[in-house]
Amino acid sequence: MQDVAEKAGVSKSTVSQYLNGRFEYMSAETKKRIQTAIEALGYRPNQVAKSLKQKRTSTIGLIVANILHRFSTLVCRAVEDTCHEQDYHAIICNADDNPEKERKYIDMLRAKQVDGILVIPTQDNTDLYEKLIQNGYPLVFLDRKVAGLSVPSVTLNNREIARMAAQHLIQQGHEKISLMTPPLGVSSRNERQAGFCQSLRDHGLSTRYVVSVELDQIRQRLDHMLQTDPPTALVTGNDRVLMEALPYLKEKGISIPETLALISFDEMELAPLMDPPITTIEQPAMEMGRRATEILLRQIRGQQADIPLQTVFDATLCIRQSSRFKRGNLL
Amino acid sequence: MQDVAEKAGVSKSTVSQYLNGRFEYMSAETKKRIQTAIEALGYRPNQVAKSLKQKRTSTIGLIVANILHRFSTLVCRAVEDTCHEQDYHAIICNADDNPEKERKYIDMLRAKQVDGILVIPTQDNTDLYEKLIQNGYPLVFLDRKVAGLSVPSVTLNNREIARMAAQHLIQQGHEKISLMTPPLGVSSRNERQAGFCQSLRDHGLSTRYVVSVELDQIRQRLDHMLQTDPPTALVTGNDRVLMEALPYLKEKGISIPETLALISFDEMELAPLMDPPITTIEQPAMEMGRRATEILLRQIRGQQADIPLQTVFDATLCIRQSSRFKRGNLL
DNA sequence: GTGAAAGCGCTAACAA
DNA sequence: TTGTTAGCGCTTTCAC
Repeated sequence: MQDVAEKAGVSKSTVSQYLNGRFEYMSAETKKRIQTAIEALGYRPNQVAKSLKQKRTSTIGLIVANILHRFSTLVCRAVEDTCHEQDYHAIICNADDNPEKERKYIDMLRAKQVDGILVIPTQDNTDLYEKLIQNGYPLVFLDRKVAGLSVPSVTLNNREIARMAAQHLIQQGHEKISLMTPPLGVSSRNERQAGFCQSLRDHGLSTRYVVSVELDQIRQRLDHMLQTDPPTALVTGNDRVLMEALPYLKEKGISIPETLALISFDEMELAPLMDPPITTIEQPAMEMGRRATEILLRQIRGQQADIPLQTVFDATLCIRQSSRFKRGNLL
Repeated sequence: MQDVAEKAGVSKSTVSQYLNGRFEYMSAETKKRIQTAIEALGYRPNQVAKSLKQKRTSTIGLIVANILHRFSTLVCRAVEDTCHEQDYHAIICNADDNPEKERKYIDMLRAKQVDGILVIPTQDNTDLYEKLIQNGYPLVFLDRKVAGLSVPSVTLNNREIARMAAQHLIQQGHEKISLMTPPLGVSSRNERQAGFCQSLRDHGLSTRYVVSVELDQIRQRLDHMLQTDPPTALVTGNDRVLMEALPYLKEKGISIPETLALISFDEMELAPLMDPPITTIEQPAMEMGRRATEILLRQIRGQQADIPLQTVFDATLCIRQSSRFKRGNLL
């Protein structure tokens, strides 16, 4: 920068003005000279120095559970797009639902002075989140809330959509309905399970098929269930569960939906193309990612006024003829 | 840091030593005092300042075409994992195969002083890449090469795998074989097409079904082709093409593989579960992402010695009974 | 073993 | 309109 200044015959501060577009008090003459000098020297401003001085990095951190989940992939894309539009960048981290890893990432992101953090939170770092809030650190939760914390969060109408899924199956005559989710503890899964069970109980049905299982246990749990006390309908809690269940069901030659009706949370691109097509509960992941980013950026800019504490999106039950009484013209 | 130093009764530089683990010449006494002071004050080092001083940010840039492509998703995860292991971070950018956007991203990343860039390159920023190389800027290409540039690149055996796919179909008796790829211009697609055509010609077959089409034209192109001069086999060039073709084929009631045998590049999670299962060409995306990151980090650390210019991975043809003469026991 | 001092590249009062 | 100056928070010789 000094070099540019000398070459243009002005001072560093004038160059700085130029770079920051403060041309108001600058003669066209100087402007041109600086311009020329910059090009001649191939000068490139150093954003790190700028960040140090200004105490903002134009970077946010995004912590997802695992980018390989379709939901997270969509979120990442939406967040990145939104950041790009506003000249921000996103550092993406996979915490794998591991509180330790999440904590480490948050520490690293803070050390890097990111302007804010967007996170699909685990539920075991409440103290850490609390400290962030106390420090006035911009923070937004996505997909999940954390009990007792007032952090702006963007979530889904989990209870209602789970209830709708259950009702859909009940209306079709199912009475033994299973919901398989990954281990509980995170709000979205808890809510889904609660809504689902509520609906079952409202109809006097048993909730004994509602289970939470680690991914690697899905197959054996399914196996056990189908051997001993088979449900007639299954709702998988996310795309990973589906990807475990489906190969198993196929192997065993269990026909869908005749033997087992199937509904899955999360968009799976090929789901509608399968035979039979799988009914899915689609989440507006990209809209959620975008909105969450907008809220975070607002927080960063101190526009405290228009920051909603809760933003709830609606999931959609995409019925695709996958439940047993829907074949033919019974509908 | 000053505060910590005062509280511990030492100087800033001693604190710095402490933070960087240079305990060799430090009394256990001072060490403990600094430790206590840090905790008491809740001091957190500022990585931006450190970066400014040291001229490295422990951050790399990753530019993919579109993270929504399965290949890119896998790459992102692998890159992030590898970075995390080495205390690096990745800023992820979607250039959408748009040279302008790519250029803008590269500029921004450089301004942010990222230590290196990993990119799935478009083919129209050769001058920019050249400048980076001249400046000794660590750069690695993934999935594609750029003509005339000697940049370490991690690619696939595109020619061979395309040839294998063609041969597989030919062996099954197909003579009218189509390859549909997105527009050419990027090395991987070019190579695939070249290998494919080569194989067709070697067997005296026509290459008139080998086409490059924009994604939004796929359906109509397929429609046209199937109406006028239908091939008996189709190879889709990536997951996006497949996702265009499949709904169309399903709509039209074209039976796979009886009427049209189908092979697709790129892993699609549900492909093996479809009925009939789709034969795919699987790329070791995560291994490629990991290797590319390792090469980039080596470059960053100046270990010029062990940087291979070309790293070629093998794709695998996963045959899944999707081609017509394979039903029953003809195989 | 520890401290003083210079400086990384930039911005932002305030002066001129 | 432009220049001077004082840092931002850290590392790193080199003295002591």
